[in-house]
Amino acid sequence: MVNVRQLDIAKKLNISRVTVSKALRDHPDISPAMKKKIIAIARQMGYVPNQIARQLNSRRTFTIGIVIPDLENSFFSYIADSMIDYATEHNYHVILTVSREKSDIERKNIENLIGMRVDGLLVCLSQETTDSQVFKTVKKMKIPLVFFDRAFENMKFSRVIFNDNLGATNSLNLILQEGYSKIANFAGYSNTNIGRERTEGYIETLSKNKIPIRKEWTLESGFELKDGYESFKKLNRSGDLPEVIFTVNDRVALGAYKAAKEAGLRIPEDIGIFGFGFNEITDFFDPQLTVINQDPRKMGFQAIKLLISEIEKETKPGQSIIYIEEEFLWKNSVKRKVKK
Amino acid sequence: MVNVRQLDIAKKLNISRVTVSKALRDHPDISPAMKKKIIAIARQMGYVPNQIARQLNSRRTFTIGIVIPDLENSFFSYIADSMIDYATEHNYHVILTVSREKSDIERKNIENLIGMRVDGLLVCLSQETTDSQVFKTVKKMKIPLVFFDRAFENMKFSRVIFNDNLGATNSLNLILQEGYSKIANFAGYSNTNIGRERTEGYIETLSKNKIPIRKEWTLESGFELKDGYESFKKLNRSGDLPEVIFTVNDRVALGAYKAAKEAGLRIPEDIGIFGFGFNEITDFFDPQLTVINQDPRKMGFQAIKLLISEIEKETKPGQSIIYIEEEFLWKNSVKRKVKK
DNA sequence: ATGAAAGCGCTAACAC
DNA sequence: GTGTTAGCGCTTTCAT
Repeated sequence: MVNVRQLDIAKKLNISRVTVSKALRDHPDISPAMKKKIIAIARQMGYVPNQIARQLNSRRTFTIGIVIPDLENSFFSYIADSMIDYATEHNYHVILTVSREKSDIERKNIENLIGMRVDGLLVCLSQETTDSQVFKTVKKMKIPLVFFDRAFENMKFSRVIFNDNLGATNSLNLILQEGYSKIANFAGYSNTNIGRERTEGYIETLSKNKIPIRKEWTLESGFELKDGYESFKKLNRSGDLPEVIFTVNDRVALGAYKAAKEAGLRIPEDIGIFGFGFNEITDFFDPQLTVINQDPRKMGFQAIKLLISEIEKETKPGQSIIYIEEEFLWKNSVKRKVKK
Repeated sequence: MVNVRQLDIAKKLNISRVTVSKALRDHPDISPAMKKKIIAIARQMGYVPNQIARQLNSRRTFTIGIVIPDLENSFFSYIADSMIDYATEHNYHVILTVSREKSDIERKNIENLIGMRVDGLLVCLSQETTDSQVFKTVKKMKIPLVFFDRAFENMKFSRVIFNDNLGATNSLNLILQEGYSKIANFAGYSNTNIGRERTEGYIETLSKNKIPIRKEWTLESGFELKDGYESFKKLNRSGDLPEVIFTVNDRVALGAYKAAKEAGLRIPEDIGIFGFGFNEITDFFDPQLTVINQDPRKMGFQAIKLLISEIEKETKPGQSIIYIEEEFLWKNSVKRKVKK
């Protein structure tokens, strides 16, 4: 038989379907002998419980919907991987959707996931999302949702994020302590949280240390390799290079590497480079990037842990903000002056 | 109301639930006027159709289960990404599971996915899988399944794979045409398909070109960075270096890079390196790796396309073998002698 | 054009 | 201990 049901087992044994149902779930009602018999037959007939039917009347799917901007970005794929890890361990499934940084795909994904009656949602907003309409629906339907990395801030959903301002401040202080003072900033776009907070940290730290902010040393472009590449070329053309460049992410840093090498400059001897990134990636750089390490696994793990605890009503929903700590790692792309 | 059902809409309008159901699915039975009214109310009440209930009586979930060994490996995350892309476009969902290269996790994942009544399965076998029991269950339940990259060969499931022997042969011929003859092989393990086929191509090609196979130039270790690193050190200690090294994958190549650089050797001036890999990764190498390019997106795309066509009965299930072509890309890690 | 009845596979509540 | 009844939300006949 192709699709064995409890009813089929019941018929075979001339008993009621309910007895079968109970036996298979190890319900105390049923005698051990009966259970054994039923389980044996079920195995033999190749019975596989239909979760869809179960889900329908329990109104629980044990499924979590994830919406991620892009799985080709290894930062996000590590996040997804860690979430799946945790989900599997706690007997949840994961439906993974990708928004490609488009808000309309994101909206559709979420609508579909709601239709699938997922028990909860994990969302990293696309770069272009401004409309919060779907999220209001999510709220109305009382579906637990946790934002990670990129979040709406005033919607009463929990969120798990990095404290970028702090990461920038701490790392820059360490760089300053090495005796550097000429530090440029490859800043990304200032219209995103990420670009803004990191640059604020840069400005605050330099100011506190009485180092003048030189406008021409803050280069705003984007978040991609080409942006770091172009920014470096621009900086180099000016003929007035800093000692160290602080980059908004690892792709921008790698672009700067490329341009620096093409210009015949050595890293770190002629110019230092450091910035935000993920050391499992940046350790492949040549030289390895000194990095403010953002661990995607920590983020994924915390986000899904929080979500599941909200689903299972162990945590009040929509109230938590978790900051993932960032760790500064000295590698080889900035020369250390102070011996350690 | 938290969870609006068709019944709630029906009550509000004093009509039958069936009318609502039909109207919402744009059934010709219902008058346009009625439809409009119903759709308007549904919107206003925030109705979201319950797919679980739909799935239960259609016995279709429009969900595909994927089993992948490891999402942190970017080769696999690109595959997953491309599959999700295609699925979304064709109105399927994807439940993504990760086996961590463990056959027992793999088995459990598949059992769960069967329980969820996925419409089909996409599986890349874990490295340790030998038992085909679950797959027999899949077969018995007539669930379409397509293997990708790593497959059982005699189980009558369709599969999408690379032709590694051909990739090795073609690329080595091109290298030989450049006038190289001293070529070492960093071979991975010979107990896997992948290692074996690639090495067979190496042996065949050299033999056909009357180049003696030197045992000490075939180094069998593993598939990771450290293996390439150790192999290179071993080779270098022998004092008898080849002109070019052929590597089983990009991680091994990168390990060789590292050891070569540490030994003060320049790539490609002092030693050439090339091998299997994925150019979106290997283009980050310094210098960029000359690569037998395996495009994961092509593989993911073909695999899910085939699966969906088997699900929708457009293709006879379990009969197809699709080879993904591999493209040899000259980059900068092997010096070209013949001007082009 | 609209609706009543039956059923998808399973489980909870309540008898016997 | 075992079985009967009812229902999860939806769709598919088949009447009206």
